[in-house]
Amino acid sequence: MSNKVTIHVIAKALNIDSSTVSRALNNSDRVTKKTKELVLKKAKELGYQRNSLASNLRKNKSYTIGVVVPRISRHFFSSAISGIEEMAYSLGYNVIICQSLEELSREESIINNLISNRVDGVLISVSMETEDGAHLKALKQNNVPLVFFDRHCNALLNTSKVSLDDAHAAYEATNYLIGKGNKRIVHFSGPQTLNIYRERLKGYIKALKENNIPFDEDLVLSSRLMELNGKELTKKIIDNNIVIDAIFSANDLAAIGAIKYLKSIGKKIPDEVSVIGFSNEPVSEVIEPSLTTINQFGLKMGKKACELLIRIINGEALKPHEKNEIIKPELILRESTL
Amino acid sequence: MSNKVTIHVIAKALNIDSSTVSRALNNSDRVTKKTKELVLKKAKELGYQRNSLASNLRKNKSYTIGVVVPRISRHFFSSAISGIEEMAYSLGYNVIICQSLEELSREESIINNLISNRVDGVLISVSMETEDGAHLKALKQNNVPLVFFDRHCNALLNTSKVSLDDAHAAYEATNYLIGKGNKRIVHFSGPQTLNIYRERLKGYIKALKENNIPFDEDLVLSSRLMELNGKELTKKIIDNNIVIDAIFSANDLAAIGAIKYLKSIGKKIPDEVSVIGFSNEPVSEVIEPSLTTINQFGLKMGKKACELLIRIINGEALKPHEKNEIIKPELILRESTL
DNA sequence: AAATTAAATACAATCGATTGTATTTAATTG
DNA sequence: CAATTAAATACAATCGATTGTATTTAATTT
Repeated sequence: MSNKVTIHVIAKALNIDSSTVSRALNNSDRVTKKTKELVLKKAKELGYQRNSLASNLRKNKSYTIGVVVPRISRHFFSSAISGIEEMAYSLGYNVIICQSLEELSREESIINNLISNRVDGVLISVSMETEDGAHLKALKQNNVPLVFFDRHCNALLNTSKVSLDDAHAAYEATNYLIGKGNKRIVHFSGPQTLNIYRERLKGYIKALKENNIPFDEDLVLSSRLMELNGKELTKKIIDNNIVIDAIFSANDLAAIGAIKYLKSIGKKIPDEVSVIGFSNEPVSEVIEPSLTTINQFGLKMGKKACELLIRIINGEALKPHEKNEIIKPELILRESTL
Repeated sequence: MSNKVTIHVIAKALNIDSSTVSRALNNSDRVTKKTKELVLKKAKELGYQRNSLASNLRKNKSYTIGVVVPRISRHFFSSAISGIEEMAYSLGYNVIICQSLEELSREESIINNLISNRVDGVLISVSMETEDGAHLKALKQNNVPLVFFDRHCNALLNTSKVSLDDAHAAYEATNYLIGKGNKRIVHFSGPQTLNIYRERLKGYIKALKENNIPFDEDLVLSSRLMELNGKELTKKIIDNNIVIDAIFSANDLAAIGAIKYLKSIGKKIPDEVSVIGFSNEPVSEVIEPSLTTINQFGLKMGKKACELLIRIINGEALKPHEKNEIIKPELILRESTL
């Protein structure tokens, strides 16, 4: 309370006007060099810290972007965030990180909060519960630019997005399994409301078709893709005596659950069952056998998404092909499919 | 630009004063129920979103706390953040998450930015480069309450903190190794500027002393504790023919580097070398052999730290013992020491 | 040195919401 | 029904910084 150092305090101390102080602090060329030095010196001396609330309110610009992800503990998201931060800071922007924890209600309140805080734009990878994205329309209404990355929202068609070529990734993975002689391939999928899981399923089906392997819908199992889901689904398959020779999971966690369960009942990986995951989480490299998986290039996606967003913020009109950026995935071969 | 819906717009639409609109939106009892309903309806109709910048500026309160951690991708930190968010949201606060990436310069600019944005308080676990914490004094100067968790800053003595009983954790771990018959125990330590690494070293030494095992300073190796450090340090030990029978690493990452290297040269774990890590990262459970490690209870630490901070924000004067909250660690026994 | 121009600074409105005080309206009481 | 009190609303200042316009001061030109 005692030391509320504002530009007015500095102004009074130097016997000049606060507008001059403001301009001096902003290095305006309407202020003489000498005055600038005086102001800067006094500001430092008094421990002045600009009040961004006031500044942003007046300028109607916060140089801040909001980032919403399901959870920061996922390697893909934390690396995407690193990419976002890198790009943002290099362009003079700050980043607010928020996690929805896969809950729609949290996502909604986060969005409202970001609007209230007048962020200049939002990057989002939606939760598993998100469907129509009504809450995202509030962003449009408030002229807050939005860019999706990884997980989209189908309802908002004209919104820019950066995505992985999920279908291709899944196609490659499945194809690879088939090439190794597997024919009864289980696919662990996620909520079909999310583009990424639909696309991965598509790629899986395409690969089967091209290789004349009949599609068996009993082999596609949807869940929230937690480790426990992977375990339980695998147990169910085994308990029901369903014959399988491979698992392609839409994420690493569920794949790891599967591996752990298979090992626990003495099934040999990859001899009896091959496994492929998705995302290249750090554990995928450490587990034994190490897990074949797909690199989503989170850093690159984050950077790209942030770059697009800031271009939109700056009033640039993106060309149609730029509004739909697609990152090429990479299949990382490891022991679980050798 | 078109739809700048402020309280004044609502006021004009209803032919009442903006102060009444403000009070209605804040559910003040100075406004009649009927007017409140009218205002709420109109606000919804026009898509009004409160401008927090203006509100916070006026109220000089943001209901936001800043959280600074080295990196969100570490399990301990992401779970601490979860705890912080849980507590914060339950008390009506928002959270801004920032990562220093272990760089002092980033930490400094983050702190300044948080002050500028007038957060009500800050929770921090400092970077490996942080020493005197001069940049944190700016928080004091600006009356922004601060609470440390996990990694402190020695210079700021009177600041509240929540920490693990690191010395005890290390003591227990080392003692356990000794109990298993190990006598030549390497300790991977981190920068000695950080309390956590000093404490862990202390606990290690204490255990040795109590068991009459001579302390050999050549067995204490400091690094940044990345996986690569663990690998290289282990290689160096082996290459120099230094006799060891166990490694106690101040984090899991370096321990995993050690395990990987030991396995690569055919050393049996734990038969030839036992290994203990620190933090209970998810990979520690998955690696083979699974890694004995220490649970830091990130969620609990985060919750506690946030609770303390908000109590300070609310003007409560903490009792001396509350200013130094200590969480009890837990040794998790796994295969790497069996 | 007077006149013109340019540079530096001061003045004042503004961003949007909040809040103490003043005023109007409605309710209560004798 | 007038007088008093209470309830509801309006007025106006404020938070701290920014910025267009006006004014002062300094520099340049003749």
